[in-house]
Amino acid sequence: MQPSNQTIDAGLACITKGIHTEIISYVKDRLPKEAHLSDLADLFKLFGDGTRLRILWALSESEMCVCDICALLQIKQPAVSHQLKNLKQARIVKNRRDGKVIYYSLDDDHMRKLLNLGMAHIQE
Amino acid sequence: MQPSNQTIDAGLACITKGIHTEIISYVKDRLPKEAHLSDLADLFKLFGDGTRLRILWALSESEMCVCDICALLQIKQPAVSHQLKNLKQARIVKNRRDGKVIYYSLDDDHMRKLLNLGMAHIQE
DNA sequence: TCAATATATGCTCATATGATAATATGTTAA
DNA sequence: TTAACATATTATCATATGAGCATATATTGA
Repeated sequence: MQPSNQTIDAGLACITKGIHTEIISYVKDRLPKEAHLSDLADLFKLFGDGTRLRILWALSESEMCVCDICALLQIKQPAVSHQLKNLKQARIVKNRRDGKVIYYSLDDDHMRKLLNLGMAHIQE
Repeated sequence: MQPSNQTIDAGLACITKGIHTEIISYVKDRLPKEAHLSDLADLFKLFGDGTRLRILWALSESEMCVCDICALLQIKQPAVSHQLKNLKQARIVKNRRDGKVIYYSLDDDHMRKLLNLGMAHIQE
């Protein structure tokens, strides 16, 4: 098995010459599984949109119905429903129905921590 | 000043009728400033891409040069440089030059915490 | 100065994604 | 059952974004 077949051909001699091979193998051993990294990226992606982030922050303060969110954040109803659907699929929010009204809330306390940790960085 | 002028016209009577006005004003008082929410979304967005997340995780384990990252993650060099530029603009990574080689590392320990907190959620 | 090397950048293309409008679904009360 | 209402869904469109190619820049050593 040729080592050169395992690397991307980017025309980089530092790879061919095997510079920093110890570092590379060190880090490789510590990288999470591919599937986990992929799931984590998907999670962060959901936090990475202004509309969803506002909704999430709002829900982290209180359970709310869809039209509460519309009124609070000045976002049209279909847009809110859309994003709530995304968040629910990822199990970040949950909902309950009470008559015609559907109430949403955070499904996981981890989310609150993530929001706060991120904000701590922003505000420093 | 008419309250009805301050809300989006989404044809939702629950807004017009003023249902949950206390909740809305409660949450409104606790929402971070618009600019902070926007910055936070931008931060999470950077974590929300597989390529960048892998790079970030790798750098959280060790300082590495560009071609180390290419070799480790099997990503072409321009793609790596592109993402490193994004991450550097956001001050998430920093770099130092040593001759022809440029070494990147995390610029902020908060990032390590965010990565770990997110992964803790994924792996549960 | 010139060649080799490591990294950065500009451009283009394909894809992903969010907003909107229109409409559908489901629930309640008359 | 019908009207009113709260929410969901579908389709469409505009925009954002990441990858890759080609090329530019910067550094070192001959």
